[in-house]
Amino acid sequence: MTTITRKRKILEFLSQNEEMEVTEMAKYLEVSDITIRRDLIDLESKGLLIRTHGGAVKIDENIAVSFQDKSVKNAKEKDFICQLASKEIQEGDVIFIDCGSTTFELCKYIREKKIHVITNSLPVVNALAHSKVKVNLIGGELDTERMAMHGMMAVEHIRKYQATKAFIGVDGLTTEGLFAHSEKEAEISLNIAAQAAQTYLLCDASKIGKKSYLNFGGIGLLHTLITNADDQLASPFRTLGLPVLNK
Amino acid sequence: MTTITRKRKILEFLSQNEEMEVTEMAKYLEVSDITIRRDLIDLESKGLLIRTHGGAVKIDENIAVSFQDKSVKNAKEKDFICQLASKEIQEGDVIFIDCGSTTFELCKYIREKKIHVITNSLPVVNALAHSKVKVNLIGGELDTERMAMHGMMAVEHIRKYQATKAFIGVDGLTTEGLFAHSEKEAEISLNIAAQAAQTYLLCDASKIGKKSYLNFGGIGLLHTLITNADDQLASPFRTLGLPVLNK
DNA sequence: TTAGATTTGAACAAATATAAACAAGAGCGA
DNA sequence: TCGCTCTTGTTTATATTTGTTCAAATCTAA
Repeated sequence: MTTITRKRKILEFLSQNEEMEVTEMAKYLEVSDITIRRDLIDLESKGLLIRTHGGAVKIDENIAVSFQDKSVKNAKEKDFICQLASKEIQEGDVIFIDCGSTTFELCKYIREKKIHVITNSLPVVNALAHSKVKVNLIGGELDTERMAMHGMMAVEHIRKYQATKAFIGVDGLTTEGLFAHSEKEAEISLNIAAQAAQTYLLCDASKIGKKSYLNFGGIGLLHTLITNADDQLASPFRTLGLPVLNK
Repeated sequence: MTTITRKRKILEFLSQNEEMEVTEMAKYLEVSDITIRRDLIDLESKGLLIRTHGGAVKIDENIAVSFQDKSVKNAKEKDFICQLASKEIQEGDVIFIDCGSTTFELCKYIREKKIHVITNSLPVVNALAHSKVKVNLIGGELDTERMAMHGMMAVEHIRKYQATKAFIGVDGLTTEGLFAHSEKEAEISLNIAAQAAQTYLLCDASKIGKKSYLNFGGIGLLHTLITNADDQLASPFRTLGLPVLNK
């Protein structure tokens, strides 16, 4: 059987079943586990399925959007970044957490810390609601798409707080500065940064070098960049005097 | 079965049921309790459900765990009250909705109205998030028990808004006034009432005649009482000049 | 409130899955 | 045939998942 036929069979199986297991599929197609695994790596890179530990699941539009794409895709990178970030947080800190999928992942690493979190993100509030963290929510208009608070009232509210650290996200980062795809988001991020003693940018490697439509601030805004990017990718920022945490 | 499939099944179950129990789910999915618990920890960290002692509850409509038992109690009465209340709301209104199990029920009757809702209650925000209603959330400290915003900042925030109508709840109501079991709740209710042209009290019959520890205002605060109580129970309030809607 | 039952989290151990590096074999063109 | 690439499988080390045990926390009912 050719490679392509085998991959086709895997996809065919997945179109009729929710999931498949590596070992089962290996037995069925009479090849070794590693071969199936390599097929899955390839098929996943083409966006035709989602790998899991032990197998793969089909892309299901309903769940894929809310669950897979946002939370699990790039999960490793985000996890890594958030673990680094969480080490920067000490007991007693008052921290801002911006809305966004990367910053959201930070929640799971700080649930047990005795700190104060101020955020405009409802998912963050939910994630921290029954933890040891004290939560303050920024008021204002609800942006239902991001489930976050925005607008004039929100900005005004942010300005009343003073935090030790802020954790923000972006859509793109170059040596020219920070990029967002929405003005409202940028406004919140800027104000959060202004009210914190130290501002950390959480940014995975895929966003470095990427420009989005709005450049909303220079990298002078930041105190530290936390990323999974390697030293080579990080060096331009270090050269500009921005400390980079990447290991 | 792979990990992700199992988690999907849990979410699927929760989408069709209000809640789930760890031991039941473990039996059903043929894994140990601790595995389910670990799944729940993960899903909770992603904001997809909320863990409870013994299981989990779904997140979209019933975000507030503490409402679970309350909202079932007297549900019919509350429904009746909220239907009456919803008839008082016209297109273009800007309304305050207080936190509380009774006021929460109001949400389902106003989803299709083109109005503006200002609230300090997260369950209300979630219930209205993807409806025709525009939502403003009051910022401040999170009270995790009620999933509502409280505190100085919240009060300050409320004072910046001006609404046409306010819908508040209480723990007890007598001709002597309104009773709450928490100072913080009372503070919010008072301020909401002060910023609205008209204040409606939603109060089921079981609370009439009941005193709780804090009397936080006279009935002069109110413009209308909406209740399921019969005319006999309502008459003392009518005598004092308070309009009562009960049919 | 207190006592008893249940649920939970932490630490450990075992089973399983994965990645990386290397080796073997097939196919193919010169 | 040789030399090359591509695919596949093996080995080994690492990572992940799962279940067990037990102490602590939490709930419930009197």
